[in-house]
Amino acid sequence: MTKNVVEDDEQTATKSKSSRTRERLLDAAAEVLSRKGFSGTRLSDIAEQACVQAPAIYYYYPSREDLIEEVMFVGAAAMRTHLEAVLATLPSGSTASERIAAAVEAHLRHELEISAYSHAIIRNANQLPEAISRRALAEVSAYNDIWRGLVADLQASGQLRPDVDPPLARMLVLGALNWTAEWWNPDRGPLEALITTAQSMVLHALRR
Amino acid sequence: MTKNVVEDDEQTATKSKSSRTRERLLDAAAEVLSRKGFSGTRLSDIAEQACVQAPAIYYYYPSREDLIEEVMFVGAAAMRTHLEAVLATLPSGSTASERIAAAVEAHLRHELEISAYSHAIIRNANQLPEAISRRALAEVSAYNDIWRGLVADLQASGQLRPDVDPPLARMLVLGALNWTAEWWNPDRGPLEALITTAQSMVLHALRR
DNA sequence: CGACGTTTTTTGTCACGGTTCAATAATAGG
DNA sequence: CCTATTATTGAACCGTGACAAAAAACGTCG
Repeated sequence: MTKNVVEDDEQTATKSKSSRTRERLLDAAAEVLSRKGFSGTRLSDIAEQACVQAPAIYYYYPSREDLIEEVMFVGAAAMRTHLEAVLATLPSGSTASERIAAAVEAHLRHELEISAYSHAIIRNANQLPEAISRRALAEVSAYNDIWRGLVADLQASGQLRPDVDPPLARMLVLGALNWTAEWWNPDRGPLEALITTAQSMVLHALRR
Repeated sequence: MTKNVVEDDEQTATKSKSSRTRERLLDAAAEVLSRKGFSGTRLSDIAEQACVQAPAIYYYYPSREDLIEEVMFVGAAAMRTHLEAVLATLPSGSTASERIAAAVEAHLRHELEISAYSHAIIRNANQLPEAISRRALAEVSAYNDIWRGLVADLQASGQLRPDVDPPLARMLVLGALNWTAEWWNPDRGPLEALITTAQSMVLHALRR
């Protein structure tokens, strides 16, 4: 086990070699998980992706399930904190519409640029054993809460069209965004074009 | 093997027992596939769901992969023919908007009422070995073509908002619809409410 | 250089799941 | 009923993949 001192205290400027390997394994697991799904993710695939032998993984993680659980949690948490960070940078006088547009961009950028983790979560969150997805689902739930607030703000400002049910609308919008992981790739043009179109469609779908 | 005579010719009024078992297995496979994903789908689960022992499956299908391939193809084809059938019932003078609204309803009803097959396709289409998904993907592609036509009609009628790119818009809409399989259930209220909201949002997202 | 802590590989065990096959049960046709 | 065909099962085979244990390699510091 790596000395805890190094973990918590002043790490040697950059990360220790050990924790870099740990991270490489996590990245590799996310990558495989996003392509093959939970049951299709084999330790040997992860090992190959990370350029180690399979049993080496056990030096860093107690089991396959622990590793995958960590991927799910880290990925979900990153998604939430990224959205929070982006919203926090908006000027305080921002309108509900502006905040929603920013959230759309944040979601798409994070999903399509850091795609392995997001993709892994999106594809697997609902078909994992409860024990593995519990912590991740809590993050996803918090993520949803943020969006719930955004839609509520739009409604409070009187701009939400009256025939859209807020919870349904929120899930439909998030669905459109989540699903981009299944089909979008850089060959379809610049990410910015997708972001612009998505923002426009979302706002027109929600507003009067 | 069942006599081919029975297969192709006048079946004994209702289906033969053999083909009913075959169908029960297909349904069971769709159900398991939709919950567990490709690699997580075990023959023993399918067998249990269909109330037979695992080896019985081999009397009807040559291998696990053949069975799953059939689920994918049948499900995808059903989705496409259902949409075509619904569109065919519309009066000939229907507007592009009316046709799109009908397509949204058709998609959601089929996905959420015949959910096992649709869910299986939606979740697995993009993470299956090419050999297994080839025929299904051809159907999915045909399904996309129909939608491409619907959006093109809207554009031709001059009603498509100029800042939405048709291919991106189509995929965003289909994403919102596909994703409902991940979250919607009857506890969230009547399906009709979802359909109405989705139709309204889609049309407002696309039209001037 | 050499001893020690860290990291990685080698080797092996074990359970699980797809598949086969021979044997048996159900069923229909004469 | 009896027999031929259809349908299903139980037992066994076999490859694979998670995991354990121990040995080897690596690096570092005295």
